[in-house]
Parts: sequence; C-alpha cells; structure tokens
Amino acid sequence: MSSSSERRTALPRRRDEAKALFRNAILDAAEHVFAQQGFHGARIQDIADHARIAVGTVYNHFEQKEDVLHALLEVRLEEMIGNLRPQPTDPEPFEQKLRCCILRTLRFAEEHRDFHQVALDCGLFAKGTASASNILKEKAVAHFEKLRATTLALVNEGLKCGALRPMDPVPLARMLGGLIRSSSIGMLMEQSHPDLEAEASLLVDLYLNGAGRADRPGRPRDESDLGER
Amino acid sequence: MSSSSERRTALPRRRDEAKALFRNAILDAAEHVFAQQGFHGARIQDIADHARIAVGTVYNHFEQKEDVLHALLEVRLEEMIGNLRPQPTDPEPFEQKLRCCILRTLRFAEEHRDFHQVALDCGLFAKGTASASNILKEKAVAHFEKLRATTLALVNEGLKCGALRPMDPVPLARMLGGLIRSSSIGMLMEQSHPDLEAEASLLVDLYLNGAGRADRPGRPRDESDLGER
Amino acid sequence: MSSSSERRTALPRRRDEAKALFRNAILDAAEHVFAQQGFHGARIQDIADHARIAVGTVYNHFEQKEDVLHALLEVRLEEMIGNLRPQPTDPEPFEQKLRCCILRTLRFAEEHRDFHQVALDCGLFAKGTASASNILKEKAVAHFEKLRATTLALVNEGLKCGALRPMDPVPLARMLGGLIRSSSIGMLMEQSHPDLEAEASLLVDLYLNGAGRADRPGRPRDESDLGER
Amino acid sequence: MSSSSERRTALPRRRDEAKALFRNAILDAAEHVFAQQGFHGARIQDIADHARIAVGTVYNHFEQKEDVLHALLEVRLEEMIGNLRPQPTDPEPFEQKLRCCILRTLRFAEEHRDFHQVALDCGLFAKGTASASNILKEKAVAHFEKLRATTLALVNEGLKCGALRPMDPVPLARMLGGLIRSSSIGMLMEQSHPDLEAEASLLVDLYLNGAGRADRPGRPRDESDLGER
DNA sequence: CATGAATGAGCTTTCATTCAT
DNA sequence: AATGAATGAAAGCTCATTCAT
Repeated sequence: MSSSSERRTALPRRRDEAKALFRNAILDAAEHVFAQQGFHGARIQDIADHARIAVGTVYNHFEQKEDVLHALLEVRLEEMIGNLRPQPTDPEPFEQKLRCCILRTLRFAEEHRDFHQVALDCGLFAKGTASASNILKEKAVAHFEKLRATTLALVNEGLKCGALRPMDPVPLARMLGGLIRSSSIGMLMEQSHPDLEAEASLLVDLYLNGAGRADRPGRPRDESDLGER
Repeated sequence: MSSSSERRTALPRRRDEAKALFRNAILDAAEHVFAQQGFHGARIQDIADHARIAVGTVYNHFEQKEDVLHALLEVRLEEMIGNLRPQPTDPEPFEQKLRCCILRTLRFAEEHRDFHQVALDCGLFAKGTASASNILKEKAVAHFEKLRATTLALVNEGLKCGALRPMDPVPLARMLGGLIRSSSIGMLMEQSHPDLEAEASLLVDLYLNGAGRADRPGRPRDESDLGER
Repeated sequence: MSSSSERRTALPRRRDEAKALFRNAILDAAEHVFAQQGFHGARIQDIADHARIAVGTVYNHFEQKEDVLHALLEVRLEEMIGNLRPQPTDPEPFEQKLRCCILRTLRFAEEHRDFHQVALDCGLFAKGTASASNILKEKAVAHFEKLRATTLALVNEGLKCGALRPMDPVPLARMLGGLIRSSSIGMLMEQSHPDLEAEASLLVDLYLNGAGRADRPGRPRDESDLGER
Repeated sequence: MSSSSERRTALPRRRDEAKALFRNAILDAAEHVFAQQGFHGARIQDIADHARIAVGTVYNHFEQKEDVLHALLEVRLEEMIGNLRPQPTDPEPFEQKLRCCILRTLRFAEEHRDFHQVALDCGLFAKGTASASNILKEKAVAHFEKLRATTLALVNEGLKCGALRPMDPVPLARMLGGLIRSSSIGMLMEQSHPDLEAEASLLVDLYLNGAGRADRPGRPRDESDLGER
C-alpha cells in the first residue's frame, strides 16, 4: 500500500521544499536588486537573473512585482521586530535590556544592509510616505504599525520600571526610533563596520541622558534633583 | 535713451520674470505631484496638467524629469537649511537658540508637508539610499551634505559654548537630525497640526536631557558629577 | 486681432485634419492586418508598421487594441448598412428595389473584402459568438442589432407592398441575411470577381421563388393557388 | 494461453480504453472552454482544469493546442455531416428527405451548441476566414470542403429527381447552407428551444418556394408555368 | 517660446510548451 | 503515463523625450 500513500505525502513534501527554496531565492534576489536599484528601477528580469531562474518562475510564486516587495518586507520586518523586542534572556535593569535590544537591532541592520536600504526606500520607517503608500498601500501601514507598536511597548516597559521620565510615551518612542534609525542610516552611509557594542552603548547613553552637559547652568532637571536631596 | 535701448534691458527683464513664473509654477506642481505619487509614479503630463501648461513647456525649462526633482530639492532645501541655521536675532543661551532653530524647522516642515514627503521619498535625509542615489546620483549626496554640515555647525556651536557634552560631534549631530526627522515624520503621519512651540520645547528637552528619569539609580553622569565636586 | 483668433480656429483645424488622417490610416491598416491575421494574431506593431507610424501613436488615438477593432467595425458597418438600406433613387417594384440593395451590398463586400473577413472573424454576423462577445462585448450586440434591424425593415417593406408571403418577418429577414452572407462568403472564398449584377439577380430570384422546381408535383403553394381559381 | 499471453492483448486494450477516456475528456472540456472563451482566449490550463487533469496530460495526447481544436472539429464535424447526409431510412419524396436531413442537423446544432459556437468562431462555415486559416491552416479547408461536398451531394440528388430547379448546383448548395446556418445561429442567439420540427418545415418551405408571394404580379416562373399548361 | 501629438525603447505580465519527478 | 512547476518568447501598453507648428 505504501507507494501510493507515500507519494501523497513524500511528493508534496519535496514539492513544498522546492517551492520554499525558490521563494526564498526570489526574495533574496529581490532584497539585493531592490537595494541596488530601488523598487521602480528593479526589473523582474533583474531579480530572476540574480536568482538564476526564469522570469515566469517569479510569477509562479508571486502574482505581481509588488507582492515580491511586500513578502520581502513582511519576512524581514518580522525578524527585525523580533530583534527589537526584549528577550527572556535579556538582563534586567532596563538600561541593560534596552542596550541589548538596540545592539541586536543594529546587528540586524548591519547584516541586512540591503533590507534596510529597501525599507528606507519604501518609506517603511515613515508611514504615509508617497512611494510607500503607492506601492504598498494599506499593507505598508500595517508593517509600520507593527514596528511602532514594538517600540512603544519597549518604552512603556521603561516607564513602568521607572527608568524613563514619566511622560507621554509616544514622543519617547518616536525619539528612540529616530535614534536607532539615525544610527542605522549612518552605518549604511559610512559603509564602515563600526564597533556595534560601543555604538549601542552610546545610543543608550544619549537616549537616557541626552546630549546636554550634565552640569551646565540652568539645567532644568538639576533643580529638581536639588529638591530631592 | 531711445525706446530701443530701454527695450534691450526691459524686455529681458520681463522675459526673466515670465521665465521664473513658469519655472516656479512647474516646481510647485512637481512638489505636489511628487508628494502624491512619488517620483516614479509622477508623469511629466501630471506635472504639466497641475501647472496648467503643456508637457513641452516643462522641457523648455528643464532638460529631464530628474532635473525638476533636483531643482525642487535644491530650492526647498536651501530654505530648510536657512531655517535650521541660527539667525542673528536668535536669543543667546544655546538652549534657546536651539529651540528657535528647531521651531523654525518644524514650522517649515508643517508648511511644506509636500516637500517633506518628497524629501523622504527621495531618501534626501538618508544619503546613499537606493532610489535617491539612482535618481539624484552625486547631487543627492551634495544635498545631504549641506544639511548635515548645517546640523554639525549647530552642534559644534553648542559644544563650544559648553552647552553640549564634550564628545564626538558626529553622533551628536546625527542624534539631533534623527530627533527632528522623527518629529517631522510624526507630524506628516498624524495629519494633525500640533502646538509647534511645545513640540520644539519637548525636542530640546529630550535632546539635552534625554529620556531617562533624572533621579534614577546608577545614572552614569551622576557619578561623573560626583567626581567634579 | 487676427493672429490669435486665427490660431484658435486655424490651428485646431489643421490639428483635427491631421488627427483624422492618422485615425483613418490606423483603421485602414487595421482592416488589412486584422483580415490577414485575425484580431488575436494581429500585433499593434503590425498595424503601426502598415500605417507607417509608431506604436505609441496608435495609443494616442485608441485606448486599447479592442477599441481599434470596434471603431473599424463601427465605421464600416455604418457604410454597409447604408448600402443595404433602400435609397430614394431605387426603382419601385419591391423586387427591383431588393435587387438594388443586394447589388450595393455585394459591391461593398467585393470592395471591402478585408472588412468582410474581419466581420466574419469577429462573428459580427452572428451575435453572441465566442470571440465576438469576448472582444467586443455588448458593443458587438449593438453592431449586430443595427444590421438585423435594417434587414428586418427591408423585409417589412416587402410584406407591406405584398411582395412577400404574409408570415413572421423574422425568419424572412434571417433567410435574406443568410443568402447575402452565403454569397459574400462565397466571393471571399473563390477569390474571384464574378458578375455581381447576375449574382444579385440570382439571389433575388432564389429568395423570392425558392430553389424548388415550379411545376414539381405536390408543391404546397400550388394548392393554395387552386383555391384561388 | 498463459496469463502472460492474455496480458499482451488484454493490457493494450485497457490502455487504449484509458487513452480514449482521457482523449474524450479533453475534447469535451475543450468544446466547452473554446465555446466560452474562443480559441485564443482559452488556455490549456482552463481545458485541463475542466477535464480535471494536469496540463502535461493534455500534451501527452495532443502535440499542440491547435491539434486539440482540430481533433474536436474533426470528430464533431463528422457527426454533423452524418446528420446532414440522407439516411437509408429517410422517406423518399425529396422534400421529405430534405426535411429529415435539416431536422437532424438542427437537432445536432441544438444539442451541440458549444460545438456550433466553436465552429462559427473558427470560421468553419466560411473557408478562408482569417483566424480559421491561421489556426487551422489547410486542415480548415479540408473540414469545410467535406461539409460543402455533403451539401452539394444533397442538392444534386434534388436536381436528379427533379425537385430542384435545373441550374448550377453551387448556388443552390450555397443557399441551402446559408439557410441552415442562419437558422442555427438564430437558435444560438435566442438561447431559446424552438419547435425544431416546425423550424425544419419552415426552412424547407422557404428553400423550395422562396419568400415571395406566390400570386404576386409579374412573377417570372408563373409565366413559365403558363407556358407549360 | 508654448504647444501637444509622434515616437519607440522598455517594462510587466501571460501562457504554450517542456521536463524532472 | 500523469503531474505541475519551470521556462522564456512574445505582446500590450506606458511614458520620457522630441519636434513640427
């Protein structure tokens, strides 16, 4: 009885493997080509060439060019959000935990420069941007919201444990996102491979303590510090 | 001083006025259309329609589509940089001056949402981004550098007068840029018209003092403060 | 006042002339290419080549490939219907009038073999046929209906003047259409140039008197003749 | 007489059965899909889906898409010609025999609306039509010729027995074909299920006696009738 | 100099056919 | 022999750019 029943499961299994293989190859190729040429500049032919497959094959896995982009962003963004989100193994003081999250995110950016390039190009980090909303439409917003929600959750945790100033979490999250983004973009631009640990520490320091000189005159929070002594 | 000699100067003057009129109309239309549809999604026809002129007329003023974008960015960026740069009338303590610069920049972003949309779309705020480098090429870098230099100058002034922590100005500038950008994007996204004065104050506060609670335990700069006593 | 006011009328006039020139050139080319290769086999490039214009120009005059076909059928069918419809100058006895209408229609078919080919290919003479309904959709039905109505009007005239057997005009019209169509198709097939006058006379004779031998035994209408004696 | 020798004959028999099963399933599916979407609009995938088999299987039975159409037309046309051809059991007076042939043909058209649709679409009834000649090439002509020959044979029989007017059989055959075709098309169009017996009688009547009123003045054959008295 | 139609290279997408399983 | 994914040539359509008026 085996052969037929085996076929029913073994063949599809192989097929599914092959399917996933092609799909990933296409997404990897797309990541690279989109990063180099932008979404509009990238031709399906280029992606197919990079994946060493035929144009038609791309269309066997994705209905439209846009769907390739969408799938790519979805997959990578999930990974990125996973990195930004606190892990069970992260150390407890919020400052350390934040440092770990940022470090992981920077490492991800370092390892996935192409994706970051694409994400920027698509305005993934800026909901409502023109080409983003035109290419990705509502889906773009969903992508962005996920990232924002994750950042917000991180900030809220900091507020709860008293590590952050008690204030509206939205600007706090916005600031955190801005800092990470600036740093990531800086890395992309410099094409350098900096000391990510140091960079993460610097980011946390700047985020928590600000850019101002601690003992500068008229520092508002010094006054409140005095009051507490 | 015959009428003919007058004509020699008067006529060109009129022509120049007319020329500038068309050029500005094209740039205004382009700002709107690019913001709505993205650079690649915008057709010359669309821009011409918005400016209520013929396509050919666009090509009488700009060699290529890209040149329209370039000119637009150049004009608006100059204005934006002018706003970010400290003015003679700005109040002296660095904190106040910074607040003024940021406020002007946010106001500009508010008034030129379309330009901001375009600038984001073109990765103007992120040198080396795909579509930016493909569309604008070297010129994009020049645009970006100008903005970066202005931010850097502002930070250096803060360092000189002792308002900022003595450290590498590059990350300080990057952080400042990231904050302003985050806030601008936030405004674009929310489609709301917030209290810009309050927003500027908040930004300065966060930039100088950080997001951390001042009296939290183990605050690093408290230690350095101790050392100075 | 002249030049500007002239321009407003003179320029558009020239433009309209040119426009009609191109449009007709496209339709003529399409008639030929569609006839040779069928609608699906004809590429826009082929039509453009035949009209000695660029592909894009075709699209400046017609939104889609289908619209070219539609316009072609509309124009030619109007002409064809004009030929089938009785003219004021046609002689009065219905038989003679019918002969004239058929002769004109056969002449039109002879002179516009290409159109006939296309019309057949599109099932223009058979409402609801597959490719017709797929390519032309509702418009195909409209085309067909016009033709049918014209044939019906002709038959009704014959009924009114007592030249045709008093019966349901629909089968009478159907028969007339079938005869003309068969003859036209025969001409297309034979690639010959027959004596159209003779062909028209033959058609009228067959249509009015039938294919049966007049004096054959058991002829039903002879019986009715008997009753009248 | 071992089981092995049996197999040698039994197995191929089964195989042939299975083969015919698939072949017929494909042709049935093709008949439906071609009728719905036209030859060019029908994808092999559609046909395979309808036959609930895989695309590859179609190509195991037919070399090309066109061959499917060709085989379909061949099979159905043979059947159609068989219906049009007089049967041994048909009653003898030519008029009755003709009535039977037409009735069978109309019944076939009624039962095989899809095939008729396809045949029309392919210009099967009009040799030399564009898409027909492009799709079916010479084979189309062969199909058409068979049908024409059958019609011609029928007409010749009528001539021989004196039921038809002594004249060139080609126009007579053409007229007969045109009448049957008009009626079939009419049925396809109306989507109605008329009384086929009445329709057949009407056709024979019109074919033999024409559409003209028998006692109208100046009827040419009346004169010849007079002469024979 | 404004105009707007002509141009044609280039792109996305389709689908008949092939072929490894 | 059935399967269905891979293939890639081919076609419709777009739109930046040109140019005659």
